[in-house]
Amino acid sequence: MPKSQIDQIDRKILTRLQKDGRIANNDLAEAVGLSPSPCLRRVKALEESGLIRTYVALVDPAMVELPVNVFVSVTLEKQVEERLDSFEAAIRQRPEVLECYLMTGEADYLLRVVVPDLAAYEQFLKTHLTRIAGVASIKSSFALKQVRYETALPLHHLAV
Amino acid sequence: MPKSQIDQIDRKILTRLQKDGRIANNDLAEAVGLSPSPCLRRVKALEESGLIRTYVALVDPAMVELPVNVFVSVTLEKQVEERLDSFEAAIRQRPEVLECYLMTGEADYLLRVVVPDLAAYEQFLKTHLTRIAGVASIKSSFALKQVRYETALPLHHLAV
DNA sequence: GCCTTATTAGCATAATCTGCCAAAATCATA
DNA sequence: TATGATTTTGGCAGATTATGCTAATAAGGC
Repeated sequence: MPKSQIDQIDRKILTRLQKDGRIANNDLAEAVGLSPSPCLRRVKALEESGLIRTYVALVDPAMVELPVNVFVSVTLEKQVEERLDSFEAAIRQRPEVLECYLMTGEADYLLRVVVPDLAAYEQFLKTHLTRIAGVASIKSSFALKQVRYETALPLHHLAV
Repeated sequence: MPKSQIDQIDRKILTRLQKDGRIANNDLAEAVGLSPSPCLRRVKALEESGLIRTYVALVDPAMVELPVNVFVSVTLEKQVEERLDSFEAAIRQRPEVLECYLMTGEADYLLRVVVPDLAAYEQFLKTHLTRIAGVASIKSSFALKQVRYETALPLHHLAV
């Protein structure tokens, strides 16, 4: 891979698009100090390289009645590769699981689950999580408040 | 507030925009079964109500050299309101902290921190996290792999 | 210093957005 | 069930924005 060298202008573009994914190309161009044409070319290149994965709308969780964040530590019975894959496949089916990480240390997986209320979480546990083959133990931790939620990655370390 | 009643069409719009924030209004309108004009009107209303918070570009963490996810459990010395606020203010200053939750149970806060490598995480710990006033204990858990990362909230429960 | 290559600016065309008005649908009330 | 008021919709027109093309500029190698 030729690494395609992300320069300062690309970094500015990414930082801006991570904040406002719908900024008009003209405005983006002005913000990064280019004319619209080469600016658009760079954006397209970043999209095609896969560096920009996608554009999304972010919805306010409270306003769609999803105020409850639960972090779930899951341990599997045996760490067989096959089991990991089937667990991950099962997790990917559930839309309320917004994040899932394979972890070092005690637990095998850490999930972030979003639900309308505790009843819905209980439902999720009983109907789905405990029914996944190989799940040995589950520990739930509830968030009282979402203090911060960012999707923009910090790009300072790319400065050349 | 009259609650403005989210109907099935709004739900379709939100679901679509959560997947593709840059879809053309014409295409969105067709997808949800409206003509462009009322579709755009609904989108604007959703934006102005704050239900759609913003639009962002999602960047691939690996491609910008940010492969390391760390979950950090932080306990404060005393749970004084003032301390919580100052801790949260300090956390909001750090761009590598993408998520922060006030938790029930043992730890006070759970953070998700994204860094290029372990050295950068050590730097973050020593230079920033341990220097925040009131921090009593820190426990770091490293993710081996990001199995799933979604920004789209599940909206099935809004079905009327 | 010259030539090659890559990147840029500006313009013209095409696509898209968005406000306005009449028509259709919905709803409450009698 | 009929009626009228209110809300929502569809289609059109003007304005904005995106995007491909070409020439000019800048960067890099020899």
